[in-house]
Amino acid sequence: MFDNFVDEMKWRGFFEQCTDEEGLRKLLAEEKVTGYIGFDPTADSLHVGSLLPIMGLVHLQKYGHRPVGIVGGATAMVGDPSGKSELRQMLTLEKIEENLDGIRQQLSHHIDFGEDAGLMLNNADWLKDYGYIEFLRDVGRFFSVNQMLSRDSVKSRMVKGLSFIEFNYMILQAYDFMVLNRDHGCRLQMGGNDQWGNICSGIDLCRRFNQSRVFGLTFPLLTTATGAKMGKTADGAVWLDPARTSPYDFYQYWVNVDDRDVSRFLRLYTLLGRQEIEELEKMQGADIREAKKALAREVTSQVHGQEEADKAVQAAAALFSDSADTSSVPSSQRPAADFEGDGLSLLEALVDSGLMKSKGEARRMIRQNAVRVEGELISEEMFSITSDLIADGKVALQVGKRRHHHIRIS
RNA sequence: GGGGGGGUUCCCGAGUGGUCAAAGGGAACAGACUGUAAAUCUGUCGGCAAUAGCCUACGGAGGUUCAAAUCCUCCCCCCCCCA
Repeated sequence: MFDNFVDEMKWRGFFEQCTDEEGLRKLLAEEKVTGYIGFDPTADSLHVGSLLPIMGLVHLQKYGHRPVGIVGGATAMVGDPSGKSELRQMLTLEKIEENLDGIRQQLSHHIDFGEDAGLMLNNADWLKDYGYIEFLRDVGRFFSVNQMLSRDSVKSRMVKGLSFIEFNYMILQAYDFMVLNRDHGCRLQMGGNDQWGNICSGIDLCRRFNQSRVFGLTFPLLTTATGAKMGKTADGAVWLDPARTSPYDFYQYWVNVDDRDVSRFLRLYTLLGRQEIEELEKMQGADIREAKKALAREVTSQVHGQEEADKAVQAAAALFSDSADTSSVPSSQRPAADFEGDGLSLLEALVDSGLMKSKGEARRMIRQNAVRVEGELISEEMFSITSDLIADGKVALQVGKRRHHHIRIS
């Protein structure tokens, strides 16, 4: 398959820009390289957007190098202007601490942080108590405002406005790189292409501070074939935390990707080998669904584990194929008594199953012929689910083609 | 500090006293068509209520008015120019 990191990254489509490809190749061939990526603790979970950098670290580790995940406990208090159009909300210290824990845990699903294998660090450790004056004297003197102003990340914000605190972000990130280089021998920083400017600043700082030659590699900023941001659905982001996005929904997200995205995503988000992926890429027409299933199964398994992935596959088979095993379909419990007499209002059932956000929405959906109970199209808004509809100890609700929920009778 | 321009529903953006739950676009959801895909066409798109209607919403707090997103006062935030 591949015998080095760079070739594989290129083939997989991770390679957007590199500060010195030849130099990096040489370095990676000669020694165990420590490379890092920063993650912002803006929430207590990462989402699909962060999966790309995570995979970057995974591949790095696969080739025997040492990945470092940095959570930006300190920088989160500042807010990165790169690629954002507006001032980011600032977070409280406690919130950031909370978020850090969540992210740390998630990263450890993918990366081995044991012994000398990998590292997980919080930049608050070296930034939080740094005094303003000292920092200016030690670090600030290496930065040229002229150069900072010429960075795209700053330029693009000149119209909307950029606060001074955000303007400092690149200095802090550069400083992170310098510290990692000095204290942990880190020679490589990776990140989304919007980080290019920040990474370059860090490289400069490492040279000036540590007389050390370091490298930067950026990944493409992904959008889906329809131009949407990666990992967005009706309900917002697709999270890695199963409490926020269930493994079932997570699996569904990948099964439903656009045909045109399948190949790219297989390469970027799965660890499947080249041969296997190239086989899947040959699929045409409706068969592409098989490739999507492979994609969904792989990614779900990486993020939520084999067992959850199997359940998601099983649920999908029950709902969309012929399998009779419905045990893994998303469901909730209801006592049998709810269905006696007049039965349970369908509107209510739709709302508290989570299929609909409000009764008004539920009404509209019924009017639009989108709702089915046990496979039967319902056109009566005031429909009640009565006990005679219970089959196999459950009632199957369906909205549209792909949203399903079973009410189990307890 | 002075002058000017702004803050509208998920996003962009119209709206300057009633006809505004608010044009238009995007996103999203649903229907038809399909392959749990795309494209296309159609519909929906604040909450509660069977209808009537009621409530919440146009940066915040007050006020004028029968009636305010629209007028007045104070406050907060953003952008631009000058100092």
